[in-house]
Order: sequence, then structure tokens, then C-alpha cells
Amino acid sequence: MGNGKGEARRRGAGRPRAGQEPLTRERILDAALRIVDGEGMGALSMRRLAADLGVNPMSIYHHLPGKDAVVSGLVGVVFSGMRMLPSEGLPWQERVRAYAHAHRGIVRSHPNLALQIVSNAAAVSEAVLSGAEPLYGALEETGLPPKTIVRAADSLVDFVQGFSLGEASNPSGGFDIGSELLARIETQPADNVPALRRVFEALGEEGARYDFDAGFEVGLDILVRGIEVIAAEGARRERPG
Amino acid sequence: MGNGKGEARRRGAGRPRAGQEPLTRERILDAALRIVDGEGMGALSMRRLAADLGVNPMSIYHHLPGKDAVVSGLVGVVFSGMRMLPSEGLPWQERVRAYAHAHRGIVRSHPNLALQIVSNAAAVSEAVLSGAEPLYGALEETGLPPKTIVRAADSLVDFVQGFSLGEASNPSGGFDIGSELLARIETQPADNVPALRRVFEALGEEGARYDFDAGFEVGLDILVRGIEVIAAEGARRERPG
DNA sequence: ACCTGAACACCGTTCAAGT
DNA sequence: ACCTGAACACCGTTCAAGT
Repeated sequence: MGNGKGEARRRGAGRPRAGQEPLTRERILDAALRIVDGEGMGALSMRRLAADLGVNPMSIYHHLPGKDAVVSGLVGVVFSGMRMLPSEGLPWQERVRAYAHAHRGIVRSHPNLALQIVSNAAAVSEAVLSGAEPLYGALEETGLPPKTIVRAADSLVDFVQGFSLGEASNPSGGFDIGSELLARIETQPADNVPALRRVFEALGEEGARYDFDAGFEVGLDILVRGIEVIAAEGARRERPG
Repeated sequence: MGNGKGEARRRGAGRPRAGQEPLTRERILDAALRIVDGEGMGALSMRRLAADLGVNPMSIYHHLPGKDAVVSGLVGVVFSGMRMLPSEGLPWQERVRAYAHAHRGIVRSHPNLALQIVSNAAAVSEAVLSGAEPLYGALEETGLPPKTIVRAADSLVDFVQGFSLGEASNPSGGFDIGSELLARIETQPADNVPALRRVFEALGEEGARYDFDAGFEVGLDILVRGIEVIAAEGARRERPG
């Protein structure tokens, strides 16, 4: 016993031999992302990760301090890949929308990581640094005071994250909002949910499938219009004649 | 061996004896919520839960099919406690705000459960049934078509959930947005984050602490105003003269 | 420096058995 | 019906040892 255990190619202890790629933080995170993307967060364990890398579980600890570090490293990797279409010359409304789409795109391309992306405060802070510059650039042009710019930016990010989380945790594409929900509404005692009933019955078959793309656009529209309104009010207050 | 193990009062196997409260789904969820509220999600295990109840770990499985069921049961319990101040006669804007505050209040009162609340799709669906009636009632008065009402409601809920998640994962009260973030912005190479720098430098000491209450109001304001705008546009489109 | 083996203190859950 | 004990197949991480 000792050698040739399973598919691991590595034989002895000690340094990697010439020709073998050494273990690095990057290689570890790559392998971890493959596991999470392919099989979900539940499949990620230090032991499984080590097995995929052909390495002893403890070797990982020389490059990352623990499992938490692996997970937040993953979030960092994913967010650092955020790219926006250049939208320099466009009006701020378009630039805000471009940011929102890029942010949603990141979460959507790694649905199994969505929960960590959205909840990892450190990663969000990282995202502000690396990705939110265009958002702040756009919002500066509204003329709102700095404090309100920050709050508007946060509101937009909160919406995008809330939306993306819902999107990530639902079966691919649109999901049927009509059938199950309407059935449950209709079995409600007496009618203690009259408005819900009216709205969803009016939707009927036509609106049975929820369209995430259209829903995102409506939400974005509401936010951008809302920002326009408070910006206009602020300006009117400054020179009220 | 056999009897008197630790603090568990229960002695023999079989049915609970007279005078002992029997194990129920409700008692299990109560105990689980106490653990999560007090020590966080990481402290919740079937074995720990059983110990707190003075019961064999396996006994729980007779009332709930597994750990996942315990967690989503928890989310259900918490959401079923959502209560709104009655706001029947008020304008729809006020009623939308009341709903948002109630929803935020639920998440805020169980910060350690925030992640599950926000991500548990089944619970969200449950929340729609039990709690969103007032929101739909309010939004009906905007005159928007049913499909847009659903999307506006979802956008509001997405914002509230995104906001609440950020709030729950940050140290109590406001957190300092200025010090750490500004320090990192200022160490950025060259100046590839000019807008961020301008905004956060203008905030300075005054805005160093993030005020969650004020931030929530601004976000709500943006959303309500935005809904007003798209509702007005829809009405204008219907009778364009 | 970098990697390993064995061990520790846990998990959730199945299954057969008790009353 | 309701509860239990032992066992199975896992975890993350510490620690001392190897090269």
C-alpha cells in the first residue's frame, strides 16, 4: 500500500517534481469554481477539492487559510471578471443601466455562487472598488449631493442583488408564476387575498411564465425614473425661483 | 451508564411520560430559532438541536424530514409573524412604504436567518400569500396593468431583500463606509476611480458612518417615485389627447 | 518551503430495534 | 406511534513529521 491510490498522479511527499505544475492559489480557486459551477456549493469540500487537484487536503492550507477563504476567494475571482460595455458618451441613465446589466450578468453566470456573491460583504466592497466606478461616474451627472449618490448607488445594487438572487434560485429561464401560485390563491379561505386574486386572475394564461428579462427592465426603469425625480427635486430646491 | 447523562431529564426510551411535553414540530422550530438567533446558523445542527430539547437526534426526524425542513420551517415561522400597521385609507404610496417597512422589519429581527429568508424561494412564495396582499392592494390603485403590478411588486421586494441582506451582514447600526473604503480608494494606482474618489472625499468625516434608516428611505423614495412615473406614463398612453 | 498522514471533534442520515 | 443506539459515510482543521 502507499502508492497508486486511485487516480492521483502524485507519488511521494515533498516538493512537486519538475514538470508538475505547482499548487497555487489560482489553481485552487479555478478547481473550486469548477466544482461549484458544475455541482453546486454543497459539493465543495476541502477534501473533494484536494482530490480534484491530486493533492493532500492539507496542502491547500499552505495557500489559503481555510474553507471560508476559498469561498470568498471565489467571489473575488468572479467579480474581478466584471466587464462593462464602454458607455462614456451616453446619458447617465444609459450608463446606470449598463452597470446594472453587467452586475446582473456576473451573478447569472455563476448561479450556484449567487448566495455568497450577494451576502459576502467583503466581496461587495471589492466590487465597489473594481466595478462601481462607472456607476458613480454616471450618478455624479445627476447633480445629486454625494450622500444621496451613495444611497442611490446602494439602492440600485440592492435591487440588482435581490433580483439576481431570485433569478439564480429559480429553474432556468422563466418560471411559472401562474399555475402553482394561482392555485394556492384560489384555495384560500373566504377571500382574504382579494387583490392578489384579481391581479393573478387577470394575468391568466398569458402571464403564466415569469419573464426575468422583462422584469429586470421594469425594475431598472422604476429606479432610473425615481432617481430622475429626486434629482429634479433637488435641483429645484437649490434655485427655487 | 444509561441514566443521568448530562442535563437531559429524559430517562427511558418510548413514549414521553405523563407531565412531559411531547416533542412537536412547533417545539423543535422554537428551539432551532433560539439557537440561530443566539449563536448563528453555524451553531444549528440536528445533534445540537436534539441536545437542547433533551432528546435523541433521531427523534426530530419523526416530526420534520431533515435539516433542510428545519431551516425552511424556520423561515416560514418568521415570515408568518409579519404584521403591518393598518393603512387602509392612506394613499397607495404610503401603503407601499408600510409594506416595505414591515418586510424589512422581519429580516432585521432575525439577522442570522437573513440569508435563508432572502434565498428560500418556497418561503418567498409563502410570503407572497401571507404578507403581500397589502402590497398588491396598494399597487392596484396605480392603475398599472396586472403584469406591471407584479413586476413593480417584485422590484420592491427585491430591493427590500437586497437591502436587508446588506443590513444583516453588517455590524449593528451604521457601519463606517468612509474610513476603510476611502483609504483603499486613495491607495489606488494612478487614478482609475476618479468618481468614487470625488464622491467619498466630498462625504468626508460627516458621512463616515452609513445610516441604514436614511438609506432605506432614499431607496424607497426612488422606487415609489419611479412607480408614480411609469403609472402616469401608462395613463397618458391610454388616453393620449 | 512545501507537502503529507494520522488523528480529533464533529456532521446528517439510515436502519434495525426497543416500548 | 414514537423514540432510541449504533453505525455509515462524510466533514474542517490541528499537529507533528517528512523531504
